[in-house]
Amino acid sequence: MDAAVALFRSLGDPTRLVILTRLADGEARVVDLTRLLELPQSTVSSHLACLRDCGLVGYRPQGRQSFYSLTRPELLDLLRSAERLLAGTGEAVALCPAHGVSAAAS
Amino acid sequence: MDAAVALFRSLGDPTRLVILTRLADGEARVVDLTRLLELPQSTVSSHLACLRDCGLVGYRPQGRQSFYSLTRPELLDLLRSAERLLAGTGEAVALCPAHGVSAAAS
DNA sequence: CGTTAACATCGGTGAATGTCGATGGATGCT
DNA sequence: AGCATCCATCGACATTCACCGATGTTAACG
Repeated sequence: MDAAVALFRSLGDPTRLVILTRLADGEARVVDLTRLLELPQSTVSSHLACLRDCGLVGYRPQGRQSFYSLTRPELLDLLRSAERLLAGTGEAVALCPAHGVSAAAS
Repeated sequence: MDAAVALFRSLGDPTRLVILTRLADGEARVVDLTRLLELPQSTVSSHLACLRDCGLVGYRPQGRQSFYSLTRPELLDLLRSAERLLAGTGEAVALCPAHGVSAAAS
């Protein structure tokens, strides 16, 4: 149960979610993710450390670069289940006023 | 994508997760959840408002009480997927130092 | 009609957490 | 050797968010 909370909490961040979906397509280096996310490298590394501690991703150091990849194929099933659920609710819905309202400054 | 973040964020709270698993077994009133969680009623109502806004639960007012229930059967599939994933990682794993360490003072 | 019970909402408070810049280490290239 | 690139970690800052008490509303009961 505590583990489930930690899992969902890890998934409940836009940066980490993008990282995971990217990794679902294959290995990636930190630099690749940095360019994809357009975020400072320290931020990306921080999130990768979180995902690593959670056991969701692993990395294979090669030279001075690290190739990250998913360790749990089941994660894809989980994401698919989430997609199915959201398809039901409709995209407009699943935004608590508490959660989605704040950063909307785009 | 934003919707997925909001969804996982809603699930990434112990109180809400307990509420949802309880509701998976059938309707429940606020008072029932309050007793189950041993939390003030205002806290429980707050979480229910969040879940309601997210479209995950609905409620059926009857008299002065409200019966809450799940609106999305797909949620059960999602939780099952999470369980399968966690069975793979082992319970010891999915605790980021950032997340699990803090509240350990039981 | 007064009282009790169930519920939602509203500020305030404190902790948790994402972001960032700076630093340091290790590797590869010229 | 010297330098540039890739990466992990640390400390500080600002925001977010869960918790709580108090208040007001509605409904059941005497």
